[in-house]
Amino acid sequence: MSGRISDSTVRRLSLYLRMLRDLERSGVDVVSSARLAEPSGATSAQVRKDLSHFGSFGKRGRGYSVDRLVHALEEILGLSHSWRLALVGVGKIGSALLGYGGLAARGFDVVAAFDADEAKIGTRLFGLGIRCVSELRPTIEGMGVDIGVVATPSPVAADVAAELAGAGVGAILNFAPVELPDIDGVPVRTVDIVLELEGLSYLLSETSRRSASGGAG
Amino acid sequence: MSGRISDSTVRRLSLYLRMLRDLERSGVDVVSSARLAEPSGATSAQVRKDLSHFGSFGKRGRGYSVDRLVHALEEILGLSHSWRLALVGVGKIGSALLGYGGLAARGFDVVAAFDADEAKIGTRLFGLGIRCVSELRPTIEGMGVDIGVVATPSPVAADVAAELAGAGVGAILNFAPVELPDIDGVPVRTVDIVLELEGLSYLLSETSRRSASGGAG
DNA sequence: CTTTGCTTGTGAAACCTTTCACAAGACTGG
DNA sequence: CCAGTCTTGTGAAAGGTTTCACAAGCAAAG
Repeated sequence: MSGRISDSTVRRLSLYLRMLRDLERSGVDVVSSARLAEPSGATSAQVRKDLSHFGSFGKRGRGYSVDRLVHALEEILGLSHSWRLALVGVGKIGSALLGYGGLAARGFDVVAAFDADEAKIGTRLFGLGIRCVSELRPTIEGMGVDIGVVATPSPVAADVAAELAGAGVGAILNFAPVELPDIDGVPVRTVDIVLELEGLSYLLSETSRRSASGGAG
Repeated sequence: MSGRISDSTVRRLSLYLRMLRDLERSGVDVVSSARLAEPSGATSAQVRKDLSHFGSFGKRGRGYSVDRLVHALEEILGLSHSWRLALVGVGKIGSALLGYGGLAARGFDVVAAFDADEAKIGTRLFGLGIRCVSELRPTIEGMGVDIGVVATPSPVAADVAAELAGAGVGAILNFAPVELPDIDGVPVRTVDIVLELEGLSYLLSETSRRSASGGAG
């Protein structure tokens, strides 16, 4: 058991946990792999295989104890305590994030926010003071930030990410539409809306190509 | 050549196109697969394999003509014309999207915006009038919308998606943290920030588990 | 206690994606 | 025209993920 766990598996674990919490709220005690699989579009075998990487959580003939599995997944995913986030770039996306209460509710606390715009520095947004990016490193080192969030314009995103990595954050979430390299072993996840839209654009064109019959050339 | 193209391939095609446009702007005429691969972290073989699904675009010994490949990829990805988007939910994320000029610049035009909040309906935001969700279906059918964007609270996301699919949109981009089923063959892409953060949380916990040496559980 | 029905955990098989490695071809310089 | 250098396009191999299929085990009913 355990080894290198794929991104897709971790992703699904999050989805299972989400469903389990719903079930918990509904007062359900026990759930089968088949039922757990439903919302994520996975199969029951996949649920069992995913979980088997971390141990044995179910009872044959019965299923999984909701409470117990919630607890186990929280432990596995590192969600049994909260994480400290630093936000760089308080533009449209950055402030949308700050204002989204869902993050704090799920254990992701934004504890510092930075921007390069003189007009924003010193003001408060959703209860958080905006600091100058030049203070980034010392502030983050002093606060023990776990995750850096890059919500800057593309051209400076790579520099900001490097600075965050240098300041000791353990991971980076990037909203700029540029591919950032893993710096110093600090993992980066990029949320790229344009990429998603272009993916949909491909699918849309494909269906029209398909229906227009395959013209040669 | 051509068949079922994987999501990861399409994703990389977008990244190649991005780099090609940069090169075009810098006045570069020809590029090798190795150079194209760099920013996306792919290998040169992967670039060539990805492209080979759609045809033969390079010259042996030379590389790819930047102009020609930009054109080909735009065609493949369906980016040679623009797409019409309808936005449902003008909260924090919705308005951040509306205000983000990058979308229109890349051929994704938001042509209608809807909300359920009486206070917002009838107002204008970034030049677009906000309509009531009850008008969603007729408006979308009349306008020929290609892509529906769901930026509503989670509980109503599935209903909104179904309505969009029923109104004839060809694809859906979902920002609500719920997994939406493909309705009626309409493809859905979900941008789920919480999922991304939980993925990073897993990686963070894993490294600390790893460094804390594997205690036998 | 035994039978019946159900669900897990897991090797093996199937499937899909990525990497390797090299022949085929294109351009350069002499 | 020919030799040399470079890079593509692509079968084959390797590597990874998902699905299959079934023994092992638990609970409930009789």
